Amino acid sequence: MNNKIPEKVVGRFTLYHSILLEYIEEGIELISSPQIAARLGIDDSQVRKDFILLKKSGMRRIGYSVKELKETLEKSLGFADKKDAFIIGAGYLGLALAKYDNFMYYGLNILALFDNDPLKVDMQIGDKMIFHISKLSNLVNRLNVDIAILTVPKAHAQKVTDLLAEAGIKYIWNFTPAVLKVPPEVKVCNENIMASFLRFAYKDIQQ
Amino acid sequence: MNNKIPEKVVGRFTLYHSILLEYIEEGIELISSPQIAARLGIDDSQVRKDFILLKKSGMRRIGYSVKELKETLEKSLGFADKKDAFIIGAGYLGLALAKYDNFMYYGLNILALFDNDPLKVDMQIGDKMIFHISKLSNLVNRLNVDIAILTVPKAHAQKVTDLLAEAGIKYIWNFTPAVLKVPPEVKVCNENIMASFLRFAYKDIQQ
DNA sequence: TAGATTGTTAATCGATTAACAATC
DNA sequence: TAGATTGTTAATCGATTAACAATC
Repeated sequence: MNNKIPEKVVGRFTLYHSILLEYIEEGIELISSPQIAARLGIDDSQVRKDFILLKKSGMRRIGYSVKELKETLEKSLGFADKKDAFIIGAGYLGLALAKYDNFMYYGLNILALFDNDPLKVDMQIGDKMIFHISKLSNLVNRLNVDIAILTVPKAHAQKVTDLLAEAGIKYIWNFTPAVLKVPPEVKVCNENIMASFLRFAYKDIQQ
Repeated sequence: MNNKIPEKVVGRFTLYHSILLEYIEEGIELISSPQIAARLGIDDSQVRKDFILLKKSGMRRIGYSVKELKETLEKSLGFADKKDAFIIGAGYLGLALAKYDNFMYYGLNILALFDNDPLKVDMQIGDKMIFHISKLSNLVNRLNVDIAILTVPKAHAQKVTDLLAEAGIKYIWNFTPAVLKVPPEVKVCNENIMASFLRFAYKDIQQ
């Protein structure tokens, strides 16, 4: 949509958005860059610099309209464009993601889950079916899905990834700790939970 | 332990570690920086530069000993130092994290879960009890725990955070999409899942 | 007006990449 | 030896912070 916003800025955009939702709940109509910055512990000029990318002006001496800023952020982050996805693996993590309301709000539409456990197959999670993994290839094609969210045990991660690539999945959001091998046309995004913890532990948690 | 390793490098360290585990499984004893770099799609001089921080030498013309490199990484990442933590919120995500084997391996020891749902209280997840949230303050003090992993619904996040801070928790690993307000002595690390997706979507997923 | 805030440029800082001598 | 790889420095690139004129 817009011409390239750096990843780091996209990350901050979601935090700004979350703060704006709070302000709306509290009925506050104006917000300033120092207010946002203080809330996040960052520099206020960074907030304003990020906003340049939104091409949306504030009001000098006043700040920004909470409502307009929120809508501009949503447009920029592409909330409008729905993206369909499958969840692969119906363990606790898969189920947690299947029930995560926020996804729909942010434009990510989970159509179904897949698992190889006969006890789970054909169950329903909210309005989402759990299919046997053997049905994947068929459904990827029929429903034209190209995003998979991978939550299987680490030991099966590569095997299942090969299946996904073969079925025609183009984007894998990887919640397993495995470093996946994929053909060049497939993109992987690693949600490395352990790495996040270690970063946290390393930065903040002294003995 | 070591004198400050940048967050980004810690993140890469975990990826290097994961690759080394694979090499060990396959019985390969040597690995070179170009091999690691190719696997991760990064620059090989970056790999070597990161290794400078480990103060562990490789062998020119040969590469690095997989086994030694793995052990050095583990020492540097502080695997040895066990850290106790509570999970707050026994929904699917809380349960997923409670059963996440990797935590223990990386030195994070989950002692128990907390919830306010009477149906969940007193249940057991593996070897971990679910306590009523009212017992939190008591147990934080008795067991000397200062890390909480927050997986409650967004609507309750701030309220529960206030409880945690009051009980004496010093580190909150926040899996909710809320931007938490905490007193200055409490550190928060945000696991912003939606932000990760949007970064992914923004970078890679074109319409 | 006086004062607070924006918008933006310049300065600083840190991270990545390129290059290459040392070397086994 | 010849060739591949390390270790490290220098060059580049990008992100953050400082500073301040414009302005409502």
